[in-house]
Amino acid sequence: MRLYDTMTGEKQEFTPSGDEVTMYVCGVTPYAATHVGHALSYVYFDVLRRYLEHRGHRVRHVENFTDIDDKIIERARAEGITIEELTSRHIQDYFQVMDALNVKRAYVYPRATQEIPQMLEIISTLVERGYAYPAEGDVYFRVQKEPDYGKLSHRTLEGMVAGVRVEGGTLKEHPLDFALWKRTKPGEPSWKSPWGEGRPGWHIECSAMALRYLGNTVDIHGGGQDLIFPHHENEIAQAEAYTGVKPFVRVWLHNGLLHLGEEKMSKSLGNLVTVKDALASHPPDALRLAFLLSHYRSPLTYTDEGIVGAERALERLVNALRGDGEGRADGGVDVHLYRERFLAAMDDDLNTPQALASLFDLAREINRHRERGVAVGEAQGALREMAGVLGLSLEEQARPEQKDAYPFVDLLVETRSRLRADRKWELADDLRSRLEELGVLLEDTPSGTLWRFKSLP
RNA sequence: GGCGACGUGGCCAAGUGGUCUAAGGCGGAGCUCUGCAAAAGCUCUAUUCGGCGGUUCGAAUCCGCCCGUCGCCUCCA
Repeated sequence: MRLYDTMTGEKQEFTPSGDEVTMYVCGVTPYAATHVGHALSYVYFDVLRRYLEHRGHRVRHVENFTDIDDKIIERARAEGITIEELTSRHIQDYFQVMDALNVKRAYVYPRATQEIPQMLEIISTLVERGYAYPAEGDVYFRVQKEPDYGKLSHRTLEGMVAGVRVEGGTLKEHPLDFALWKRTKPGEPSWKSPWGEGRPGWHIECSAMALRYLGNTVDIHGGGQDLIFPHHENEIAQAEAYTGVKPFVRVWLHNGLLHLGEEKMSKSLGNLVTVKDALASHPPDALRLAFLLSHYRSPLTYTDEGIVGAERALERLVNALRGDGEGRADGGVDVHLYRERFLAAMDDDLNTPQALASLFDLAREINRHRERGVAVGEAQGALREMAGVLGLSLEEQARPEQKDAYPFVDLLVETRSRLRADRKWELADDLRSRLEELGVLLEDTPSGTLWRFKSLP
């Protein structure tokens, strides 16, 4: 398949270097609730993983938690709790909503605070080799020592110095040098190091974890576009300087950012919608579909209308799977055609909008054939399978509390069927509209009345 | 200021030199089916791709300029 690599700026043929695909995805800094921007990113990488697996690859997928940084310390202090309490709460939230969104779990979720020895080992080596220097308990990476610094984000040191804010009283040799290790401040969590008590800088944990769990060269490394600089640029510098192996990463993948209004959604701007809130009013499949309806590299604006539109679109797919699929064997759907279109789209830099277009066309074809009494079981199976590659369950998703109402709704529907049999249309129609007001949709079909819960507003 | 991305129908969104008078979704209109609805199906809903020039036999797709929006350069998926 072809993937767009941020480093080269073009799509290139991707083949794993070994038996399995190694994939590192930058995880969250767990100091606030998981928001829908995170959801978008992890859904896309989940689809990539599912697709690679669908293509027969094993995927060794690692995702970190950066559970120590300024914001975490700040927030924990503000809330009067320990950083462990804060981060474990948000990590729990993260898993809960990602599970709800049907995002497959990674094989490992290393946490920065548990990888300190690896980081110290890297930092020490960098210092020994002259790639880093200690300064009053801090350790900085010497960007001028790395000639290709800026290769990922396509910047030059000169170009960046122009726009950089020069901090007063800095210990840095160069304004773009970045901290690998920060000396401790009173009241902050810290670890012992050759340079005194301190804690890791922001970028080092990802290099350390990727190298430890995936080796010196990782097939795929991904994250949001906002991580390209400085985070990923710095990861490359550290990792390549430490291992001497280039490239650290074979393909860099970055998803477009989710906007709310005119700006990107972010924790620091505070303009966010949490995944929990989104899932309170929309089914997980709808959220997922809303993301996949746009290409992963494009920015997308989060709107309620957008999700509602996806919800309707989802119903189309779900409805196409109704029935037992049986019928005349002749003149069935040419499933092969749709599979080919799906694969071709996915092979082309994970073009999910186009892949979905083939699924919608397939759904229409299924409905058309089914209406004529032709067997559509195979086509339905294919639709379900391809949707599964996109992580869409296509199940009617009732909430647990709704399940309790099943027998009662069944009873009402049955009663209404009797009224209809007696041609008591007025009563039957009234019952139907009253049920709709309560969130239950009825459909009378030749084979009986179907009902389902309306997804909540 | 530097670097980068983007601007396609009412809305969302693919397409990046000819098969494009432009996929798909949502919305809207009409029809079919239905006791009525719903679902589904059919038909219609951009001769046009921010604007202006240029390259080419041919451009939404390449080049230049302009206008507009966004991102990164500070924490961020």
